[in-house]
Amino acid sequence: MSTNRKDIDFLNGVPELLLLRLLARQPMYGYELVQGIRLATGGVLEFGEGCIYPILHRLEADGMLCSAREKVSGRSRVVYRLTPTGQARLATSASRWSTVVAAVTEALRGGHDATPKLG
Amino acid sequence: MSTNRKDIDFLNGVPELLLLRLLARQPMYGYELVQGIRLATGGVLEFGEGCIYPILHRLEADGMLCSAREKVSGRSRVVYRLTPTGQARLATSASRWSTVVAAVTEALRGGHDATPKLG
DNA sequence: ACCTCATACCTTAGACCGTGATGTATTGGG
DNA sequence: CCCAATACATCACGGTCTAAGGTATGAGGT
Repeated sequence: MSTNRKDIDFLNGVPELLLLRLLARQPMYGYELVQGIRLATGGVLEFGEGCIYPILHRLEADGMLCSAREKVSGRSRVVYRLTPTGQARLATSASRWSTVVAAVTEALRGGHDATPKLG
Repeated sequence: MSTNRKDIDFLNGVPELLLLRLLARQPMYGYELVQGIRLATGGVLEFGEGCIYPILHRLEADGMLCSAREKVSGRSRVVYRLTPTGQARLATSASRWSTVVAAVTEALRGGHDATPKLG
């Protein structure tokens, strides 16, 4: 009878961060990025196309990426590249990621006092 | 005209994890936990009551916590305690957190190959 | 005595994200 | 020749956090 709820996954915003990171290395196309994330995380994280494509479209609309139909090994693919704006976004996003991870890790270890003085 | 979208925060499920962790140290009540998370993360993370209270209720409904009206410094408060089930949940949740962090960190560093062999 | 703020509990509407299913088309291997 | 993988895309759905609002109590200042 427990509220059936999927396991929370700590993945909010992670797909976007990884897309920016992969595209910082080299231009890639959508389907390739879906597999690329799986490889880059050693198979730990896997996002479907229904997650990735919308993010690519939005990042492009926001000027973080630019896309072009190009011939990849003889076939037409929509290849994405990181823009300077996207590069900057990657930097701030990765920085925020580090901050959050450090804060949560610290809280899990119990370093800081967690008992507020109330009343 | 960029899609105006708030900055992603990587915080999916983090409030629940931190609540479980804080309650593993000692029984606490809702409002105290809200401030406690802020303290425990060195002010980096801050969640409103509209986030915390529903999670407490759900965790209790799922048997992770149990609550009781108790006198705290002479006043009536709803104090939450971690159940054995909640303890187990904390363990698996913290483990999942570590796994995700390791995978993303590795991907950001570029350790694994991220170019799938396609075609 | 009065008032204000912090404390304390709770609920709701809204925005946003990732999942899973579905649709379409092409191509390479068996 | 057929099927699976590749490739792009969209949608309904459920879940999470935010921001705002509502109510009540008690402590401290004036």
